[in-house]
Amino acid sequence: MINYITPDDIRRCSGHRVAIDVETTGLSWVRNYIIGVGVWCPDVDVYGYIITKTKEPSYETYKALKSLSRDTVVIMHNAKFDCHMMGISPDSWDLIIDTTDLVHIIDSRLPKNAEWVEERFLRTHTKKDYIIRHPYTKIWDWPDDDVAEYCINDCRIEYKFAEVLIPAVCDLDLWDLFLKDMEYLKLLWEVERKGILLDTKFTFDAVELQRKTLKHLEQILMDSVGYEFNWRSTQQLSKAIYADMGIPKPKNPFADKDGVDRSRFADAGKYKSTCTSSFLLTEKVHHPLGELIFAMRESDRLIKVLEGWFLVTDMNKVVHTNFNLTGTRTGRLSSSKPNIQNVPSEARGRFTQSIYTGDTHRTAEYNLRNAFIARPGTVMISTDFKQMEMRMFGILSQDPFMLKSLAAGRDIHGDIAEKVWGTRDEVHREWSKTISFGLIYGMTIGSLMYKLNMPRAEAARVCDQYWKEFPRIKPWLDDVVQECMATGAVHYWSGRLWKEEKQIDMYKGANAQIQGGCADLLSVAALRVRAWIREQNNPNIHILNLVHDEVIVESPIEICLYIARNVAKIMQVPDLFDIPFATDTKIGFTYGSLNKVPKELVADESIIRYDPPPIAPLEMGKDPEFIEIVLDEPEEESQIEEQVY
DNA sequence: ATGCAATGCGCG
DNA sequence: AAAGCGCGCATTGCAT
Repeated sequence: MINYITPDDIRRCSGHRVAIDVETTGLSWVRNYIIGVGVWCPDVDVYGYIITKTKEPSYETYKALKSLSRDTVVIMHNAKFDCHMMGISPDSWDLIIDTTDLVHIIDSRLPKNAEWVEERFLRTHTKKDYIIRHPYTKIWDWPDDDVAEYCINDCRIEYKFAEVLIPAVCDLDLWDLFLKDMEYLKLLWEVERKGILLDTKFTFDAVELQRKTLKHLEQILMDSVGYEFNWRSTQQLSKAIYADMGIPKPKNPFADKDGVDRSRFADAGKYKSTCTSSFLLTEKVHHPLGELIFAMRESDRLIKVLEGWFLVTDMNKVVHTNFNLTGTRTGRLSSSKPNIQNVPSEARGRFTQSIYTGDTHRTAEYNLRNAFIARPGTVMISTDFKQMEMRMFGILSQDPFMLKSLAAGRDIHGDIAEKVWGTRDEVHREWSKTISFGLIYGMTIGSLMYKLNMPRAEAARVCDQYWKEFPRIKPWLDDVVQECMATGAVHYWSGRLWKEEKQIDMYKGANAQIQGGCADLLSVAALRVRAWIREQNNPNIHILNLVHDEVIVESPIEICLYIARNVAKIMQVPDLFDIPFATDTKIGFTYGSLNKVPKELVADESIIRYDPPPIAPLEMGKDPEFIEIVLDEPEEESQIEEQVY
């Protein structure tokens, strides 16, 4: 169907259920722009497309979309992106339906691209048919009529996705969870839109420094080896630092001290690796160039990360990440372009495969978090949950000792060590940490002995002591697998399902319940923080970033302690679980220089004004029937500035 | 040209 | 190598 409509046709959709889809010149809402908008609205028989390549139709279309009343039910596939492209906050409407999230909630393993969803849930392949008509071309290079037809069809299938998937979500009793996700999506849109200010001078200087450093290190490596080669290639590097330097490559770096390989992979014939990871080189092989290669890879990576930020920075030197609500198996967020959740911190050299060594630091120029700065007149407040996953572990397993220790705000790992082994010295505390996290991750005895660096029998004994002192832990872990076997899924506190049919992977259910439960908790905490921030009526307070157990807020300097106290209090969500989720607060002018605020200063009740949040995201029940969605009365106007594309 | 797996490593 | 969970990104090397 090729049907060109006018902005007035869009206005007719106001107050109805309408699927909207935008066509753009690319996937970056910072750099690209809209070339057209399609709508599908059976309620008022509007099905069509508007070309918005030129200025006037673009602005008129924007105004029409913006005028859609709050009670319009807007259906989109990946709504956050379309809203960015339109320059319209998803919070302009009480209810938006993101069909990718419907898919994700039904089963987090499923792909979300519209082609696949159409094939799987509508049993048609119209979108694919349009695409294969134009091999090797981008949509923005297609003839206008073809784009129009394609876009209108996208709107049509998205509308159908909603019709099919909403009842499915309701059947699973997950409609309230979906509504929470849609509120979260609105929050994420605001966080992305606001972005984080980049210190371009720091970034530029840091690149220069790292380039010089890398050049220097490259020279050392070439001198050591005696010839030039591509050190980024693990194959070439392995040959250079083992064969050509006369250093024997380990047959199996993980063999026991007597040289006997007792691992379950001993006979698998898999020792073909290049053995060039930094961990292996320094911790196992003790290769003389281990530290050098680690430093080279670090500098090389830092350069790429810093350069990447320049590429995604807008004209105001602000970096806008993309939070993906449907990117993970467990329900966590992921972040990309740029990934703001894995920015190298001050702490350095912690090999993921070995026990944390802990005491090394990056100097300021290497601490890339220093590149992100609070806007003039403001500071960053970071509020993170203390031992968040341990807390969730304790709550889910209902272990009385753990709950008591956590509720009292004590050092849980020390407490566990003392209970199990009668001493809380560093060695036993490390054991305790290793085992506790290992359990959360579903570790086996085999890897525990490797982690604790002790023989199997001793590792088994240490583990048994742990089981004995915490009699509920093992049964809880077993119950999770049991539930998964019986129902094909485990349930989080939030209601979210983690599906798994493969028996071999069911041990991961316990971790999913903990990790994903924490993710849903963070989303609720962040939503409450946002609601409270709005009440302050101060346009200079925003949520800037979310990193799994941490919410970062930008706040005017003069009121930052007041903000910090309230955020800390709210995030503890004392009404949701047996014990509150304790928080730590840090404040600073850059992401890399946050300083811990003394507990007494944050917890000073006399200055806290804490009102219960107006939004209780998981309890706002709305009619789950798609056909008869009833919405609340329009609320007050959004405070988001109008954005024009 | 483009896609994919493997390697390596940053974060929680 | 991997062995305990969850991610994203850059590069190499090979396949199409």
